[in-house]
Amino acid sequence: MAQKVKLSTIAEALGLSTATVSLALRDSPLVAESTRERIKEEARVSGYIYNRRAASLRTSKSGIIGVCVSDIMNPFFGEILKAIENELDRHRQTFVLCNHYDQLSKQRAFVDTMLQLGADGLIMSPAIGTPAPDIHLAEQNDLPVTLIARTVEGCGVTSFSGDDSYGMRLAVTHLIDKGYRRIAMVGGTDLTSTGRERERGYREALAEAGIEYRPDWRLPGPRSRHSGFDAVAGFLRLPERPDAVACFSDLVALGFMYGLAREGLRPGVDIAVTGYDDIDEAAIAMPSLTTVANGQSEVGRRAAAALLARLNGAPAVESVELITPQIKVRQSTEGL
Amino acid sequence: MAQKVKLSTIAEALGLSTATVSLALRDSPLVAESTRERIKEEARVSGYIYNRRAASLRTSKSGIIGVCVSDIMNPFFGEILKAIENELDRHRQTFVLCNHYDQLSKQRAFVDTMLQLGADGLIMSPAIGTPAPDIHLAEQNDLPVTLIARTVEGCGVTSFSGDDSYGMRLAVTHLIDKGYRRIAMVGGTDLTSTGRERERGYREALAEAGIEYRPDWRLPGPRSRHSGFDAVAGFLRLPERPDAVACFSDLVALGFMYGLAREGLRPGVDIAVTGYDDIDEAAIAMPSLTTVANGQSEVGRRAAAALLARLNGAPAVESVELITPQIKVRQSTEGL
DNA sequence: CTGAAAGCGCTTACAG
DNA sequence: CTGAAAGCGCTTACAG
Repeated sequence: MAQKVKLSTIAEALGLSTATVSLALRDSPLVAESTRERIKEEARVSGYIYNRRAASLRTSKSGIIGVCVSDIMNPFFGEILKAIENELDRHRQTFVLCNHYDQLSKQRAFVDTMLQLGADGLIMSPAIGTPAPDIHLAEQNDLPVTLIARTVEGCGVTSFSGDDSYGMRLAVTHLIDKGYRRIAMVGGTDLTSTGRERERGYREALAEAGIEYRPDWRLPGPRSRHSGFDAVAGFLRLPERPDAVACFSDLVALGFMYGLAREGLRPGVDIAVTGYDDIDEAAIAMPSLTTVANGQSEVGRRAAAALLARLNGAPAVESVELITPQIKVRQSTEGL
Repeated sequence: MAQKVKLSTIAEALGLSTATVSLALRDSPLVAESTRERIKEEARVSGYIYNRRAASLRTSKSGIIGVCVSDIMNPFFGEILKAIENELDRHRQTFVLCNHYDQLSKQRAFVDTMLQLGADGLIMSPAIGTPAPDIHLAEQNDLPVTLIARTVEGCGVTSFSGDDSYGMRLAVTHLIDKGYRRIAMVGGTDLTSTGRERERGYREALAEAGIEYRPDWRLPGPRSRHSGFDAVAGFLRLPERPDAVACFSDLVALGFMYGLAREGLRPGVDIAVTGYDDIDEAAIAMPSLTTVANGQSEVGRRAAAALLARLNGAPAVESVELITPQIKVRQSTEGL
């Protein structure tokens, strides 16, 4: 690279001012058509690169949106992220992704970085234990926040998520309708709103059907494929064995089904299994997995749209927007 | 927010200059211990937020590293990304993630954004069809590039990837050792170096064993779980059916095994299957999947380290660093 | 050990 | 329709 090309390089080459060049490159109608074309051509041939830091320093808009979730590898977030990406792409916002792995320190480091870079907004699925002031900090520094999948009490902003208790009630009620009465629930933690809501749905469905809740059939914890697989050992050690399992998520359910198969039990035949999320794999798994589609892409789309509205001046509102989930019945509950 | 706190706000409050405050906050030994402490305390209580755009404009270092791969949802990249994240975290670099979905336009938009933001470096798995000049453009504008998983001829930079032809040779040779002679290969495309190399390994292993390569048993294309599942249909229509399948990746293999099971065929018993990548799921799948561990975390770690070396002045070198893969024998090839 | 001043590369009123 | 000038918030020689 010879010499860095900047606005003034172009201005000098053309005998114009940097003001005119700046306006022309951003298609201002103030600049004469012919001037604009000469400028754009010169920018092109000289290999000019727009310096966003300089512009952003001046305008205090950066065109950056931060997105932070516990783990982007989780297909559940994958679909949400794709929807967000779509929505933001259309508004020419750059989006910066980050995992917090449910570590508050990682999440804080990320929010800090976004603040320092002057990001325009933040979409996040708050890490376990996120206190409301963490979100106020961002908001008070002109960084509007929208929450997804989980919410934080007193955060003062909008969160978008599936109606988890209703969704889990759908799954468990489906099992009951199928004739199952001995229904366990595997996975999830009451440290997250998602975990609490899904467990609530499980209990409500049982209560509605007049089935007693058995604490020993509630196996909390697993939230990944691997831990779902591992949970089978504990399940098989139960003194009285359930004949159906409502899993916290599809990943847990898929891992759990692998684990059952490993022990010679046929998921969907010997033990009914339901998942939650309706990830792509659910439909092709063997057996295919009965699950709850919780509208991830709607969550992502609406969260992004809400954030964009905030950027355009809409006020912050604390509310929880629930997307209504739907059950997908497949082979894994065909048993009885 | 009352008023934005900046260096000068702190300087005024303390009766110091911005120069001193700037130095103190960055722990310069030039500033007296006691002064530094007063400054840091004032920064803390006033809620000062460091403006990286301004600093970066001045220093032309941004602390940002861009990372771009075809799809972060692919567990293959997931492990690489985790290794990169680890390495970069230790050097306090912010990393910005992006999918290009093998679309050149998306990749270009990302590289452009990184250039505009003054990113310090770029790690990417080049999209199909990436021409060398795309990489030269970045390099010529002070944006050092390191490639992962795939390479581009004439790019002038280092790429890190598994030794794909060797790895696939391991898988196919293993099948041959097990007694299989009718071995198909499913998935991958010759549009990527990865696809070409793995196919080469497949052919070489057959040749070594004196087994003729049959074009109709080479079913290219699938690179995802879903397309692996779909490939079973074509496989079952083959006039002569192979008894073993070497898949392009674990995802393809897992989808393919689901597909076989759906058709009443037992993977690992009726049809042997191998994968590639040794993703987490391979070990717990049912049957567990024989696969090739291609050292993703080493790829990620070394690619990040190489890029950091470039940031510290190391020159660009065109080379392909191959990480030696290892075979993991599991149930899916236990058949005969 | 601390300060005054210039400058990074833009954009934005304001003039003309 | 175009230009001169100020300023965004830092850092970096340079002085003292």
